Amino acid sequence: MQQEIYDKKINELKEKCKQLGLRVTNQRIIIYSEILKSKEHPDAETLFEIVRKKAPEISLDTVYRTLSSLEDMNMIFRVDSLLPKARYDADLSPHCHFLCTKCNEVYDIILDKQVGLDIAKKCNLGEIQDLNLQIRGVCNKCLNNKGD
Amino acid sequence: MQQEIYDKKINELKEKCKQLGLRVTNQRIIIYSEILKSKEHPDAETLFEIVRKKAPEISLDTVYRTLSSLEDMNMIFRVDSLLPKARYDADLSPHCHFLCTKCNEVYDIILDKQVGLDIAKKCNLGEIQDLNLQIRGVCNKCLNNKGD
DNA sequence: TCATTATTAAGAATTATTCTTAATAAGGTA
DNA sequence: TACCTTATTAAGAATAATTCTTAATAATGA
Repeated sequence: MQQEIYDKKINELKEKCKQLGLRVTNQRIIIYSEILKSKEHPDAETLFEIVRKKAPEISLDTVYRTLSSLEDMNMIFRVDSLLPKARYDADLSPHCHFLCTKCNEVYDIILDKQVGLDIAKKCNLGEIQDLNLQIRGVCNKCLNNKGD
Repeated sequence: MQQEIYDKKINELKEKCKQLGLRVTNQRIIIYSEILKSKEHPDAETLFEIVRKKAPEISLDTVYRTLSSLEDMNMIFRVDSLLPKARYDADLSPHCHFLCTKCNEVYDIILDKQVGLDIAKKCNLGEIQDLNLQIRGVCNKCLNNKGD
């Protein structure tokens, strides 16, 4: 991720905190920053392991609390992964996830924005907050590793 | 649900069990039958309450175990609900769920089959098992109940 | 009818997540 | 800058959903 974009995002977080009367704490910045940099759709536990290297005093509960507040602030998206742990993504552009049922990997797929909006319009659904097309299957990597 | 379709589905379950060397137990039949009849996308606990009226000796664990095996057999679909509890659907046709973030209701939406397949084809995704477009938002019912 | 073994009930155990409490620190104000 | 208010935190207990363990039961094949 480009430094420029990264800085812009971090500033956006700070601004949103101020607007909402939330405090700009180190924990919030560090946790958000790691989700931002990660391409792995990390879960809370994984994030905790990453984050504690930089801030060893941080607690797992803070990670959970922060994830929840970042989600409320609309700074991150909870990937509905069908796996036991919730996983998060800081990329809010409408996109689609491919979930491999063998290796549990979550792949991003670029989604034509219009696809979802068209459906929403057609169906008279109420107020749309976000769209998430999920495709479950077996990824190419696992298909090729049949001989394991 | 028409009796005819219902019977056909139950037979399909029995057949699949036999094919896979699984036993046709009352518990499996009763649990599947209730998901089949329900339009509520019930979770394990709810299903347990429904099912124990007909089979009081049934255990919650059996419900969980049976849901899991029905999912493996591809007889039911786990709705990825972003809610703390997993919810299930016996309707396997590609469709889409609208999740109300206020009342936690799950609405079915008819999905143009081609929409998902097109995306899958375009993206060279591996082996597709199922598609699920999720839309999160606030349903019309909740929008109208603003004055609560 | 009998033997084999998958499935079950019961409840203990586990895992992800949330809550409780006292301490800490962010941001406003004097 | 120092101080005050109160949101946030760390720590670990508590909770909720799900899974595991064990002995008993029952479905299927011989």
